[in-house]
Amino acid sequence: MNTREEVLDFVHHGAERFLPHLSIDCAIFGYHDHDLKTLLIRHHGQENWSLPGGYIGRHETLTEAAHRILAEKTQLTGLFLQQFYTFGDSATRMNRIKTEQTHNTTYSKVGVTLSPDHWLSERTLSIGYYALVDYLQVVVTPEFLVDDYCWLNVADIPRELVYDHNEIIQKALLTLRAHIFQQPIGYNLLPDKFTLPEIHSLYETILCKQIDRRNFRKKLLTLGLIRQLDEQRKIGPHRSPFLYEFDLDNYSRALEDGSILSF
Amino acid sequence: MNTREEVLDFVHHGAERFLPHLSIDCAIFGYHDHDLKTLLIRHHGQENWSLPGGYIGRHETLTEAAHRILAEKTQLTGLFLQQFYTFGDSATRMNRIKTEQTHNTTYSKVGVTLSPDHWLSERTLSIGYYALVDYLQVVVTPEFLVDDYCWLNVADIPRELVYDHNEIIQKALLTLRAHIFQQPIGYNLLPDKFTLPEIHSLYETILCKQIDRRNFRKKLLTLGLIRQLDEQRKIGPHRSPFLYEFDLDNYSRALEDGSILSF
DNA sequence: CCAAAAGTGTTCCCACTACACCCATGT
DNA sequence: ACATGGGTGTAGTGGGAACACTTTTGG
Repeated sequence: MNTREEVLDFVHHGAERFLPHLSIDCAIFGYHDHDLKTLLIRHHGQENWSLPGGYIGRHETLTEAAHRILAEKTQLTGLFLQQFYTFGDSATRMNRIKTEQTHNTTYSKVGVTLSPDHWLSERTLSIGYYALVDYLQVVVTPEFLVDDYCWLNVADIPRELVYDHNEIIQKALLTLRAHIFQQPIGYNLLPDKFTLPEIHSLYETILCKQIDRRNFRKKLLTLGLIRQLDEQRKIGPHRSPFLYEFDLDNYSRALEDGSILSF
Repeated sequence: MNTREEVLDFVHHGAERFLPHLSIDCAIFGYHDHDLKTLLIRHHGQENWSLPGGYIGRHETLTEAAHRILAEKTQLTGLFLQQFYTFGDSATRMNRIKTEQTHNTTYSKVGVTLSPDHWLSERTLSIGYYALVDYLQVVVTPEFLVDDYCWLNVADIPRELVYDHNEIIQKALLTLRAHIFQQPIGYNLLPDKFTLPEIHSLYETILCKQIDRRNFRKKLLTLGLIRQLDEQRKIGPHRSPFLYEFDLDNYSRALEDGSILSF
């Protein structure tokens, strides 16, 4: 929704195209150079940051909706995207705490006031997804109602996101840290060929702890999750690191066998 | 909904009390004596079995709704109940495959034909929960539209449940097996005091594999998850087994430390 | 030659595995 | 006495953790 007209059409006819009472919120994690960041946006007239989100089209599957929403925010397709929980408990989400006011501030940009029985004012449950991207590849193009966006280190996320978005992002992080042992998460955050220090630092960043380099390499190689290549990368005035690539076949086989990483 | 009147009221006025487009489905796992069973129901006029489910009241939280639905089916409260996934992809769930017919067969019991735009005919996403109960304690009281119910061993679940319920139950099982290593699942399926053979058999049943008795005991005691008591239980013409109880404090501490069971 | 980063091997120990015999109880 | 089920200990091993020096490279 990049123009006033699109927004107005959404407000007035969105209920015909989208399912009411349900939304999708995405915790988009971007990794780069020892930092794990999340994409936050701020809607027009709102003080607090939000997770990017959207609604589910009446004729698209849930998975399709999540990918579409992610693509609208990042312009990237085919990303790693994973559902992790559905939120329907918090007081803000129950409309027990009045949030129409802030909501209305946003839509006042297009000269609309939402009545309490407008579909956008109704109680909405949210299905949480998390995505992994290389945030240097992402070109964020804020939509019409979005005043601002930022990539924040997960440690620096403010305590006051809108609604229950703090809860959502905390659960996303926990899920990500649990999944890193069971999914080829690095595959989605690293280039096809990467160096050992790169993947090592990725794991250290996501898990917030130090991992012994030698043991790390040994384990990944022993399990056959990565393959060492003959090439090296030039990195300036230092020794050239070798390149590696993922062995996805082995990865999936290892997962089926129940082999599990741990550090 | 135990009378014709209640059902009629639900059909005609349910949309005022419940959120449309959303339901909850519960995989209710009952354990007893080496068997892991699931509660299935068959709605009036339907050939295939379903998971028990229900809708979310407009003024109750998601968690409250799940507990209420579970209590309606089992008459038990305070059970272990865990959300695990939200389903919105399958063709049946997209209304791409016509299921109104079967749906209508059910409601024909109260003389109602649902139009395609009736709220019960619309596309509905389902939030999956799984629960753990001792099925000997459960008194199933089928509702008005339920013709039949059964406890089936999870290995014997027919391949043709309604909608995507096979998918839901498979995911529930996978989640249960993953959670057994990280949650005091036995706590919800065993009496406060239990014998070692009891908890041992529970784990073997859920994980579908044999576990060495001695190693099993050693691990649970070493991690401090259970405490041996001074009491024994009389079990007829055999040696009296000792009783144990869970040490929930230690359990949560172990989880925070990241200690994890494995067998 | 120096600074910065990457490469690599060994030891130790704990935790998991495998395994079998004795004991208690009621009939 | 016996049938049934419960209780218990040890030895061996494999995988994880800890640990430091050498090599490469460009400036």
